[in-house]
Amino acid sequence: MIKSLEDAKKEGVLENNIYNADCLDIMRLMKDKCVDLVLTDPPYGMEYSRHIKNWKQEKIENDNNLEWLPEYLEQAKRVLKDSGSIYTFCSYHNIDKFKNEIEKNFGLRNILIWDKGGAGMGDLETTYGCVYEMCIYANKSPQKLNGKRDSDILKFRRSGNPNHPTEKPQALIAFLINKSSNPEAIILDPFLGSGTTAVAAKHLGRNFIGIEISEKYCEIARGRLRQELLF
Amino acid sequence: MIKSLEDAKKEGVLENNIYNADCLDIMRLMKDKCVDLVLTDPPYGMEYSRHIKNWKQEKIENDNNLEWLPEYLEQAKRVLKDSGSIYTFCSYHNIDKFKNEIEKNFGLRNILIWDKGGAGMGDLETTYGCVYEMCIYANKSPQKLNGKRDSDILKFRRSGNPNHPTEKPQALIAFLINKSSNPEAIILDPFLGSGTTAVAAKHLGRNFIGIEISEKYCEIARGRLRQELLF
DNA sequence: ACTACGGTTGAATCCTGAA
DNA sequence: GTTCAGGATTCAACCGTAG
Repeated sequence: MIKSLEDAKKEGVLENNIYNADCLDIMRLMKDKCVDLVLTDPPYGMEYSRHIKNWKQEKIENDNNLEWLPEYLEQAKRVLKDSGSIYTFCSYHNIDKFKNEIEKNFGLRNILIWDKGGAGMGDLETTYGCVYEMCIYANKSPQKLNGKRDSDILKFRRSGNPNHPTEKPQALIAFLINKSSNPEAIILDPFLGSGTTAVAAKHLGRNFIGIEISEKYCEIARGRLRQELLF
Repeated sequence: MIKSLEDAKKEGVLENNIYNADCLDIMRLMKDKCVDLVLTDPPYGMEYSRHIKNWKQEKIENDNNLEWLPEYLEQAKRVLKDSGSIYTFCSYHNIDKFKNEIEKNFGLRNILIWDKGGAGMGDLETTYGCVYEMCIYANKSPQKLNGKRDSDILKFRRSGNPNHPTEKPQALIAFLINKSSNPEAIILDPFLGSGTTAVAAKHLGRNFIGIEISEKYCEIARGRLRQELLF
């Protein structure tokens, strides 16, 4: 169900809802240590716009600064259980800022490399083609990872026909959820986008709290949940 | 030939020599804009020690801080030609400090990921196995890369029986030399270690300036050059 | 099972014209 | 001059289909 900031103020922040609001406003209302896993793909702070069909362009909203980052991570620290973990996607452009802020609040365990396969567009002569994105893995104290020992380069093919310009493959999100949570866990995604984290969480028997500032993407996420999970 | 700081003071810093000295002392003696490429694998500032046979450990000397980094990069900027490039290996532990210092002096183009193949040692339960190292590619202005458009994940198998605990595969070093320099170029490696950069440079018709603080590794590098190149 | 070929795409960068 | 918005450009990797 899609809820508003007012709903959250009235009844608290409830599991398995999508909140159409600024994530800081919702996180401030959450209780201490109520979340098992934070897994999100925030705006990278690089003013990305991509061309879509018919040569139109789509901009990522509010991707022009990282002012939200310090309070975001303080709130993430507060709401995360002592046994929890946090995964944060970013690109190499701002890896230093993300790493520094995360290390103020958590112990850094790995910088994972998501190998996307093919390169994107960009400068064809003076730079190497960028085929990866980074994902910072951190927690309050070292936590056992589920399953076999995996390496820190993760190969997953890009989503075909994504609902959001930066949508991550569901298999990648599901992999991380499996590594660092157990069924019944509560997974927070404060930058839900088109809802991949919520869909993957429910598929794996976890619960989610999703926050997304764009009404359009809230509707898309709600639609994906309804379609895939009759939820 | 292995030379000393005194040699460098007397006759200047000459091509195709290994200087057994602190790299800052030698770099201060070099002329402005005399180098086409800086390619090096410096101490990562993480007090690395590896297990060697019989559970003895080998520590990398002077790998306990990054105090040398700011002046090192200022000197690198000074000695590098305007058309030159600089490649600096590092690990994710200090990627932020390396990136920040490099960006004070150069334009950052890529953070390359060297995929080593198998994981090394490390925590087996609470972290992902680390199968990569980073290499920051930067220069004063964008420079055309030679050959086809390659991606920023580089797959090269680790050297078998390395002469130095962090020795990079010669094929990897040769790849980078080919991408960013031409025959006759002068390539500076201020942390030469066992000499891979010097050997690869000579194999590819380039010239090198090698600096290494450890007398033992100077001898190993000299031996490799002599053996492989009758040099 | 394995190559060959055509179609599609990309957290980008460049260039141009307008303000 | 300078910034800004948006249309144009690019090629390696991947996919599906065919031989």
